[in-house]
Amino acid sequence: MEDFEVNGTQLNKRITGRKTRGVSEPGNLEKIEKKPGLDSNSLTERQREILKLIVQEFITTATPVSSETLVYKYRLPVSTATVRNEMVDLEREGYITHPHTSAGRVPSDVGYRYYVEHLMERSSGLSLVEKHTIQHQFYQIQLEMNEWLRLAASVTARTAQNAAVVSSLHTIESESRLKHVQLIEIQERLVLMVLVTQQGTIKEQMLSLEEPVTQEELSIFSTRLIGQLHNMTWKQIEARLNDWPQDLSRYLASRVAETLRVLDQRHDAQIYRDGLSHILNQPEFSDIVRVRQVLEIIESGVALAAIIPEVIAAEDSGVQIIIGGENRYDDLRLLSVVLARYGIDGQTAGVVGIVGPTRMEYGRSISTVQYISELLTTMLSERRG
Amino acid sequence: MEDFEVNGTQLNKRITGRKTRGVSEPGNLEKIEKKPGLDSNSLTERQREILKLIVQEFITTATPVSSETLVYKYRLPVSTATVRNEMVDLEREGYITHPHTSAGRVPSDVGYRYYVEHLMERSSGLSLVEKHTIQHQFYQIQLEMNEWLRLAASVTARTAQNAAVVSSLHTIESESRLKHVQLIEIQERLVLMVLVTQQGTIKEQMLSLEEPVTQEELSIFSTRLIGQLHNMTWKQIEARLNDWPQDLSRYLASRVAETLRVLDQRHDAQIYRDGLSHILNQPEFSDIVRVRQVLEIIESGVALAAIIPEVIAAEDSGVQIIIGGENRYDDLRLLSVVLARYGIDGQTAGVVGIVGPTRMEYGRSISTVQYISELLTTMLSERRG
DNA sequence: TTTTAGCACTCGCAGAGTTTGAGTGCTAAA
DNA sequence: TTTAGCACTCAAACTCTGCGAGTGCTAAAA
Repeated sequence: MEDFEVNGTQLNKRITGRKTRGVSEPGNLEKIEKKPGLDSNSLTERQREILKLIVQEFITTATPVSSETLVYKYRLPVSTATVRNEMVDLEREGYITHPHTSAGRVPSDVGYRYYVEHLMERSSGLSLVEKHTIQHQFYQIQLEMNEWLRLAASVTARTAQNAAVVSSLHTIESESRLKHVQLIEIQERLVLMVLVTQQGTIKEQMLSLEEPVTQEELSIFSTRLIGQLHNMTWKQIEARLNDWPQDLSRYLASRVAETLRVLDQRHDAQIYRDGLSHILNQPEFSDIVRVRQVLEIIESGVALAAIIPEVIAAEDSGVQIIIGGENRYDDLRLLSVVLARYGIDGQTAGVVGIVGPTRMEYGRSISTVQYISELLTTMLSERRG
Repeated sequence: MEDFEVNGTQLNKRITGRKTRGVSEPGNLEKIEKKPGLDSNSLTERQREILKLIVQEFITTATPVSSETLVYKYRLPVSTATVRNEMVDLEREGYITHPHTSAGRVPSDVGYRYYVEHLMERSSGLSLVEKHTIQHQFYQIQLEMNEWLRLAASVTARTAQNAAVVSSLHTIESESRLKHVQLIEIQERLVLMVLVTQQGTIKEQMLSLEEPVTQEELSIFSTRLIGQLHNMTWKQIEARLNDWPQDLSRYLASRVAETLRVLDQRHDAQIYRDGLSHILNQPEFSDIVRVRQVLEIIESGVALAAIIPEVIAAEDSGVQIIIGGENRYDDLRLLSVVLARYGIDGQTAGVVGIVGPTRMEYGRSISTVQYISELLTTMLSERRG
């Protein structure tokens, strides 16, 4: 009962991995030698455990963690003095810091990074109930793409209790090829053109004509356009434009080409945001200046827009985590970002992300973006065959 | 040079309306009798002027206005004591208040209301340059409706330096009648249905079929559907469903009806928001608690969603202003809202609004929502014929 | 009757000083 | 190597004080 056990929160992993019998047994308490070689493993098992507890405790309480808290709350079989000694080491190695002399310890960005990579329990994802609830929300409604993304942002924010960011789809490399065109009369000289690409993207474009045209004529034009432009890219269509008769159909073909081109070159993905209020409820944002900074950053979205292409281009298709100062964009230095890609490999991709204070529940954030991105991917492929 | 002149800001209207020659001329300085009758006119000319100055001064400086400031800054030809006496009257009538004994005066909601209705100079709208810049942004890009609205929110926020709210279109009362249907094959058993109503609304809906159908067949179905359902409402279509052969076309017709119904019954307009950061830069939001309240209110949007239908249903098609505590929704009591309707009379309508502290530049806000709503209306009618 | 000078009074605010207690770091003993 | 013990540090909370902005009132002047 005086075991070196970690409980009090969701933890119950033993520090050394083997069961310790009691405080009186000296063998279990002696300092374990550093494993040489790996830099990331230059911590003793006990230091790793203490770091883990500091991070977890700080994540839940948002106040600097004292040696005493650690020992009593988690029933450590060592004294506060010993913990303090280890803390000095951890601080020297850069994993934790000190706001001031008489304060407890706070994880540094490096500390969080170590936690995320080596200490965090990855297992506990979202519960089945949560997953089901989320899925339900998506399938309940037959929405358009942008509604899905909006919903995704909202659900992500709520699930992770942080701000969420969802980018719309980028078309990747591959050039869109025309599969189908349909012209629909809206008003006398106003026509809706609907394009469908081989990749499955749908794009509407309004056209205004010089002369009124009937729906019958439009249908004929539609058929002709498909016949002649089927499976072509915008470049191929443009190359062939000059051979066309100088009439309406040529104008239409050129608009088709232009629309396809815009589709291919659209790199300014829309960003859907939600859950700003969550992030401001965190105690680190009791300072109004920070609130403003953060709000401006997320609302303007330039830094986010800069990160997204990087994530999409990344080799690693897994969840990406950027912690505080690791961020290349100054603006985001105050925050951590957890991002996952969604979409169909090699065709289109977007990003689901969570933005929050460095002190965030990384585990939950990771599970959330992972699940939501998988869900979006599934829905996309269902929709596109 | 000791004239009873009001300058120092954009004001230069004389208090009494007739030119005063100098301080020494007693006639101009005597208290003007209250105009009896109208309650809203129970203020003397001088009180009106002082109220006006208090509101304007408070709007620009955000600090309680003292009698001294008023006299010296605006060169009033009366003493501070006189102004104080008038202030006591204004306070008794409820137009201004007192944070505490040794503070200056602050307009109350009633004071703002009086200002907006009787004292504000309505003339100065947006400059031509501004208007042109705004217009340019809209016409530069061929966007879809939701992009327009997003842009509208962004532009409104920037122009009025406050948070902006734009609701998507509601369909008003009138029932949508089918003008055109087009079915487009996306994947083997996946079909995009595009509906156009007589009102000019376009609605896409994805359908998944049991059996694969070719585009040729789909085109035939499209033609048949239009032939039989042309100009009908969803109710009419549904009433006729039973007479149809029990085949694919019946399924399609039922989906057409359903989509039209959803279109008609869609009362949950999307709300586009922007410019939250502007509002938080205002000094009244240096208190973090207020910031959170406001943020939650605007982000969740329930109170706003509740107001919008009221504005759309309102008799008065002009700009509507709700000042602070006038608001029926507790959440919005801290804020003022300036709203204008846009859209085509009797068919569809949405709302452009500005949300900000009660201490906002009402004149500018009004001009902004007015201009943006007119612009949207114009663009809508251009698009729809 | 209205305006004004003058003055007492109020009250928030900012700064200085004080107290408290949480938490560390170090030392010497176990 | 661990631990008890203790001195030391420092932020945060609290009190006290003086300042000054601004009012409200009164009595005299216009």
